[in-house]
Amino acid sequence: MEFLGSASDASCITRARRRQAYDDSTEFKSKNLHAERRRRQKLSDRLLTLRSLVPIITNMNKASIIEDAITYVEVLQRDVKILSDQLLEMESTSEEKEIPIRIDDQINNAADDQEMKTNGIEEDVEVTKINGKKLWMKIVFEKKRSRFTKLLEAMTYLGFEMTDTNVTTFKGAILVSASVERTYEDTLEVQETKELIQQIIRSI
Amino acid sequence: MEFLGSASDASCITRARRRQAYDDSTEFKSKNLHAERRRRQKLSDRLLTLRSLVPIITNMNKASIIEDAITYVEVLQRDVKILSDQLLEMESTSEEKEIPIRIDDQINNAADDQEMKTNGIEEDVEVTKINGKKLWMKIVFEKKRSRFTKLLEAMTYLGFEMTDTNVTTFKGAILVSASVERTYEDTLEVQETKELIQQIIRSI
DNA sequence: CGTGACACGTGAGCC
DNA sequence: TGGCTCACGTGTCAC
Repeated sequence: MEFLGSASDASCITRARRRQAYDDSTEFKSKNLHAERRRRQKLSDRLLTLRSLVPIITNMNKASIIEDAITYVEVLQRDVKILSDQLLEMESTSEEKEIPIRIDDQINNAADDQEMKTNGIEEDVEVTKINGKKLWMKIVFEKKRSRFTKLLEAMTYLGFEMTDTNVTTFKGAILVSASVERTYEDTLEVQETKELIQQIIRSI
Repeated sequence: MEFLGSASDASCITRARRRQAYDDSTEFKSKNLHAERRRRQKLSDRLLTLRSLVPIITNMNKASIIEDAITYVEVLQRDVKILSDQLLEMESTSEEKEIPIRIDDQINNAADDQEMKTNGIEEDVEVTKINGKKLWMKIVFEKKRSRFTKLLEAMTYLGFEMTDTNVTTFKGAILVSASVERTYEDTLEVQETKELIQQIIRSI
């Protein structure tokens, strides 16, 4: 009647061991045999779920599982610390930022406005093809506060990747030339990209 | 002569069990007895160090230790996700919230660190005087995500005004040259400005 | 008394 | 072959 090793494995740690046969009579000894089995299985299950949470695997050993979990917890704690530090720093700088900037912001804008009206800077967007995935572009637009930053953010958000960027400002105008390719697109059409960039510039 | 259970405990899990006495002769059986002892002790040690990393304690059980570690890892993963989401949201200057895909946030951080150390682009800051209020500067530093934007923000916040700016990126490096004057200062010292810029670059 | 948790020694599979 | 890991059953404390 020995149904031994019945529910102990069914896990990827267990390597399917069997127990040798007992005498069918006698020898049904310890009372906490089933309890011990349940305890072991519970511990193995816990170990498995812990295992499933840790992304980096070195070995399937019990000790290695715990070791990987240890290093992973340390990495996570470090990440949380770094991220919360960055967040606090950004929050504090953005709070302090508002008051002192507004003063010269108005001055700059006013000066730029006058210069813009007299000079009359005209926007220009030129796009030429380098190869199927890569384009070269030249953009001229009017210099206004943080407009170039917003352009960068918009292009990054839209999946454009800019390399060999060159930015020059001169008397109220910004000239940007760069190689550009789109991260997730196979092809990049000239006219389409040009219109997209013009749309970005008008919206910022 | 039975000095039994000699090196098995010495841990706060073990509850100081002793072993029953053997016959002093014979019965020294299995070959892997010591190896098994080492294995068990290593596993217990790992479990203890894992235990020491987890702040919330429910029980001193082995299973409970792993259980607590599991919930703690889940909490840490959730925190990392929330923090990185907030950080991304703040970086993209409000408005449209994208759904961040970042699973491998810690991998990216590690990769960035390694890349910085291996490549080792050397920073360079040169500042020369144009006149009493105006300087010319050249900055070379390693290209990292939104680092130029942060440089602009920092310099704007510190009251620097940049004109005739020229930015060029090339193979992981950024070169910035610009005329600069400080809005609220009468004079602008070369060495002081250079150190300030170096400080900005190191902090971003 | 029972229940739960633990370390122990051991046979066996794997590389 | 031997080293390593595993599940197993058991004795034994503590509550």
